[in-house]
Amino acid sequence: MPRRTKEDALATRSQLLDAAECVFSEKGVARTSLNDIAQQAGVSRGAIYWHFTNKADVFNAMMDRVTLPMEDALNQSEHQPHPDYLSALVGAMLDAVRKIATDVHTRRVFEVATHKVEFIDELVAIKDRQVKNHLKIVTQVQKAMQEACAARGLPPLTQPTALAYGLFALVLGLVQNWLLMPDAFDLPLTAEIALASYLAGLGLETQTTCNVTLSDPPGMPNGTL
Amino acid sequence: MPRRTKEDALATRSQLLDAAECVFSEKGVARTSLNDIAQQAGVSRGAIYWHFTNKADVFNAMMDRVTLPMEDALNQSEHQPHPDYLSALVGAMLDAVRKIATDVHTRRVFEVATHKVEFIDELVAIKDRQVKNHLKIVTQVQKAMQEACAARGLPPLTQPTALAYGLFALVLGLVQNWLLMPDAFDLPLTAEIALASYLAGLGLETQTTCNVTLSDPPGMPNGTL
DNA sequence: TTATACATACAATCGTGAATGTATAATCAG
DNA sequence: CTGATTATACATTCACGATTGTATGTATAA
Repeated sequence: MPRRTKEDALATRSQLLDAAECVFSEKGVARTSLNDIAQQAGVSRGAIYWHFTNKADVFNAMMDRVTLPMEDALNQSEHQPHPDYLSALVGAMLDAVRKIATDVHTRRVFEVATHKVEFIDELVAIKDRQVKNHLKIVTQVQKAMQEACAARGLPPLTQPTALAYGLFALVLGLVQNWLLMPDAFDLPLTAEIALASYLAGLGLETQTTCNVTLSDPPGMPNGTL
Repeated sequence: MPRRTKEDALATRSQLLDAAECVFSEKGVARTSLNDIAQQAGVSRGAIYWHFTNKADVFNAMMDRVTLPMEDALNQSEHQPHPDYLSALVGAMLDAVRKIATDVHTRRVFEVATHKVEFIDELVAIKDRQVKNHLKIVTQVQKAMQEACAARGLPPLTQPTALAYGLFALVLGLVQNWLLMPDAFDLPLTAEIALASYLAGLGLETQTTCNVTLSDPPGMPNGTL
């Protein structure tokens, strides 16, 4: 019974992307056939070839669906003037971290992009966009930290570039590590604490929603260490 | 002309691993056939099936060849009592980072393990070992930082677990980020600076080989930002 | 009536694993 | 020391399944 209404078509498209998220995260991108995705979505393989050109196209669409909103959010924190630029940036990064830990789609997609895909050939476009985004964020972080130093009357940072890469790597590494072992620690909380400590060490305390108690909270599985 | 001497056999085995490193890093693990590896090594596919059971076995052997020595080095810094345990640990981590940036084999293998392989099915063993290693290192870092605090008469850390994960994530994230864009920054130097800053922020200055000048050195491609 | 949104059928390729072949190094009896 | 035997270190061949892209069919919304 083909030729559904246009809304039906959009629905099957998003069902296909949902299915791709699940199957990719289970079997990895390379080992999932388009038939796997079609079965999971309850349609035939022909439906995929109608909405997408091939598996790489499905992957890109799946990535775009969750990363484009996040990129927009980060860019918004840049253009939206804030009393404390650095706080806004750090806040946006922590929001992204929270979304990764909370939203099922975001988490699955990041899991796939981090450990279940090989960035080769057609998929290299995604990697290139990732590189550009990382560079942009690091640039913003460096600028924000230097502005914050000036605003607080601190001496200029001796190694702004390295320290900016360090801050970004701190977040990136925590996400990377948490995706490997999601039950080992609380990602958003750890990110808040570690980031606050990193910035405090530079004399750049920021005002985040960081309500840290004086000891490890009960949610922190200290015993696992 | 089969039946070479035993040394010849070992040579072809290591040639196969060399070839696997190259082809894996070019085409990704999933898209390389055993024939690709054999051709690159200048032997036939039968040679691979003699030395290994399948592609996963090749991959595991390739990983072991570079990761086992590094794991040993890190373990050695644990058992070898040092005047400053934290300095020894940080030194070992920086040594690993330097090796990733310097040694061609190590770099290629890390590149493959980070961006060119999907941790699925038979390859999940590698991921599990990685998780165990990460947990072990974080545990050691936490212990070392707490000991260092006590030794220097500082108050105990309020969030030791989170701060230990943060330190490890800092290094992990820098490596991860550098493998994405090797020309963007100097990995060993940035790691030294960022790590020193992170620890200094906690009052835990370590004595590494960190000879940092007061401004970004010329080797730092600041213009890329 | 026509273009859409799929389902179904088909051909062609590619990689795998096992089976088999084989020349030589290692082993060992004499 | 020497010749025969055997296990080794591969090379070659084969059968098979799994995917892919395309081509075609088709019922229905527009």
